[in-house]
This record gives sequence, C-alpha cells and structure tokens, in this order.
Amino acid sequence: MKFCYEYPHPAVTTDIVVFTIGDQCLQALLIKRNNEPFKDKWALPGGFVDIDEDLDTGASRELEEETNVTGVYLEQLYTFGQPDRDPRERVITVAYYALIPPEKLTPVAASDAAEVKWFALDNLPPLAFDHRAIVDTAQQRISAKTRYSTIAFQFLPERFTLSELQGVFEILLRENLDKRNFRKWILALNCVEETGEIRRNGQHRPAKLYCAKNPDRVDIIK
Amino acid sequence: MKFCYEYPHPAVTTDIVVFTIGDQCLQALLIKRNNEPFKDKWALPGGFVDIDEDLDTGASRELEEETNVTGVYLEQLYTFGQPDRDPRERVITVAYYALIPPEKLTPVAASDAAEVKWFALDNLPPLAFDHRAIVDTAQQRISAKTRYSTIAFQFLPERFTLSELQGVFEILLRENLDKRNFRKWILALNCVEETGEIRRNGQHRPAKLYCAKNPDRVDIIK
DNA sequence: ACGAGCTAGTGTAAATATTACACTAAACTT
DNA sequence: AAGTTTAGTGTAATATTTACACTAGCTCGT
Repeated sequence: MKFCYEYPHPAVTTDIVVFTIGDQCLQALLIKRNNEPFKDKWALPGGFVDIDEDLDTGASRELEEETNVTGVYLEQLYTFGQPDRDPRERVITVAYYALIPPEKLTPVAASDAAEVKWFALDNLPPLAFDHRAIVDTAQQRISAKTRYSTIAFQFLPERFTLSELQGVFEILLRENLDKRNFRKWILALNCVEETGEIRRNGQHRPAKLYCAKNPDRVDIIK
Repeated sequence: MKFCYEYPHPAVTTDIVVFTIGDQCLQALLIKRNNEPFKDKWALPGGFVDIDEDLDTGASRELEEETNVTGVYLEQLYTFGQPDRDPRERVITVAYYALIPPEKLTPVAASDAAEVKWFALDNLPPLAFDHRAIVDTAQQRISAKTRYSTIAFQFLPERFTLSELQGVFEILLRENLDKRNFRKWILALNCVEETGEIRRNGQHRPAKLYCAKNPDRVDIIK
C-alpha cells in the first residue's frame, strides 16, 4: 500500500534525550542502531510519528517501546529539520527531552534485543545523524532551566535528603554550592516538605527525608 | 505528478507570529485567508516547507512572500502537531516568531492582494486553525525573554532614546518602571552606547540617541 | 565504652543588589 | 518671561546574596 500526495511530504519523527543522574554525573540514554544508515552507531531513542497521533503521545510511545521508560517528565525541546540530516529521505525531528530519577534506571532490559545504555554526557560516543547537536541543545536547556525552575526535582525519587537535592543541583549547574545557603534557599522556596522519616545510611548521623510539594509539576521559581 | 511513500506522511508548515510595537501596545501581523478552510478568517503568515529547504529558511521565505518583511529577528518557537488541527490533512506546524521595529511596518502593501493587518494582542479577532494558541505561546515566550535577554532591542530602530527603550520594556512586561532605576540598570548592562546625536522632538529638552552594541544579537542578561 | 571517622544540620555578619523617591535642564509655545 | 513638556540625574533604605565554622548523631574498631 502506498500513500500519495500532490506535493512531497517529509517524514516526521520524535527523538528523545533521556537524562538521568548516575555516577555523580549527568547521563543520557542511547540505543545502538541495528539497521542502516548508521548501523552499529549509538543514537537517541525515537521514531516516526503516527499519522493520527499527537507529537507528545508519539514521543512517550517511542520512549516506552524502545526503552521501557514510562511516566516521566517529558518536554518538547526543539525541531531539527536540516534537509540532509537523514540520508534516506527528508526527515524532520521534533526533539523531546525526558528526565528520570536514577532508581527507575532499569530500562535496559526492555526492547527487542537492541543494546540500550547510559552514557555520561562528557563521554559520549560518536552519534548517528545530528543527534549530537540534539543532545547538546537538550543539555543547555536543562542547565538553563535548573536556574529558574524546579526541574532538578525530576531527577530524584519521591523521598530524598537535602544533600541529595543539593548534589543534583551541583551536577546540573557544574558548580559547588554552599550547604547552609542552599538549604536556606530551598526551604524559602517552599517547595519541599519534611516527611517525618529519616534515612539511616552509612556510619553517620541519619538525614531527614523530604518530598516535593508538587512532584509532577515543574514550576518557575525566583 | 504524485509523491508516494510506504507510510503516511504529514504535511509540515511554518507559521510565523510577527510582533511589533505600535500604538503603545504589542501587535501581531495577520493575514485574511482567501481560501477554504477558514476562508475570510484571520490567520498567521506561513506555509508549507519546501522539501529541500531548512525550517528557518522556509519561515523567512514565507514571511517575505506573504508580508514583504525581511531581515528581522526570527526564532523557532514550538511545534504544534495535534492530529486534527487542519481539517484537510495531518499538518504539523513548526511555529516561529519574528520581531520587527515599528518603522519597518510597511509590509501591508505587499502580497498578492491578500489583506494584511496589525492587530493589538489584547484585541485579536478569531483566528483560523489553532493559531490563537500559537500566538499565546509566542506572547508568553516574548514576555519571559524580556526579563532575561536583550530581546526588547529588536523592537527598536538602530537609534533610539532611553525613554523609548523603557517604553518597550514597559509594554512587554506590562508594568511601569522607574525612570532612574531603569537607566541605571540598562547602562550597567553595558549593551548600549551613546551615538553623540540628539533628537529634537516636541517642545521639550531633546533626548540623546543611543544604539545597541550588538544589534543583531539577543544576549542573555543578568 | 570510648574515640575516630563520617555526613547531617545550623546562624550571623558583610557585601551586594534592588527599590523608592523629587528636583533641575533644555527645548518650544504663547 | 512664564508655562508646558519630556530629558536627565543621586542618595538612602531595604532586601537579597554571599562567606564562613562548629555541633549532632550515627557506626565501627579497639
């Protein structure tokens, strides 16, 4: 069966940059391609948007199909449309980024045998297509949003300590923060609350556990 | 001639929200549609992306063809892809916004007899397709960027007075600013310089004319 | 049981940035 | 010369941000 049009139409895909924090650094999820072009190269999860499907829906469907990741924060990033970015035909990609707490990082088992792996962002392998540019754009966006939104919370599980939260900010901002000033600031924002629980963890004083007041929302702050 | 594919492909368009400042308010440029669907409704300038054409190029080409506007600040906004947003076929729109100083606002004469008009943003007519949502998204983006970038300069001609600059900020931010504090702030930013010229304009003290240090660039500030 | 080692948790003072506010300057008109 | 209009300027009060050092409470080894 063929689908025909009066004028040439591009293909439209969504690609998703899935970020997590692991090994004290920002990581992205990549898939090793099984097919040409760029066979055996690493690439972003993603694929063609169904003809009756919303872009957001397409992105989260692809994410689930290829990496088994669901229910995470997903936001449209930018649309990449250089005419020659795919050697087969004109392909326009609506890029998304997703943020996932490290605990959920068991997606690798999923998928049809394709190799799926986390890579530290300052140690990426060569990527297929223009995916490097997409990843770079996504990283810039996340760093920028860390400064004026509650996006960093999306990297944490439901309960977390203030030290863990500070660690996430430090990794995203690539700078060290003062512990007392950070705590003063985050408490003044009024976006976390104590759970009453504590976490005993190693041979030192246990830490209070907090949770986000609006864990599903990213608010603009400041 | 027909163009056929193994799988259905959406059409891809660019639509551009062209902003200016006139009559003391933010205005957008609209075109009255000559054809169905939404015949005689107002809509954003825009059109199909050529198959070999970059998205940015397509947007500025459409802008020039339909409104005769060229050489302005143009930035990708967001991609709108609801499956039913066009009744004819699946159409995905990569929306852009453009900023143009009021002096250049002679685009109306252009175009193939189509009616082209500026509308105040708080007095928009009903728009075709989902163009209202696109305009709203663009307005939010501009307001937000006014706070942390030099985007406001794009609404001014090459030479301008500090009072004019303040007026642009006030319109975009929808709030009044203190004259002395504004001047202190803008001079501390170090992004304008005196031209040495003055403008005599009405029965009062003439104002010094300034120009932007990097008129073609939008910098992140603060 | 106590000391070593570790991370959690806390306050204050100095420096910096932001806000509020009112008059003089220079042109034009009558 | 007086009236009107916008341009242009500084200072003091307030709020925000930064820098900085010790005690609390757990585990482990002796």
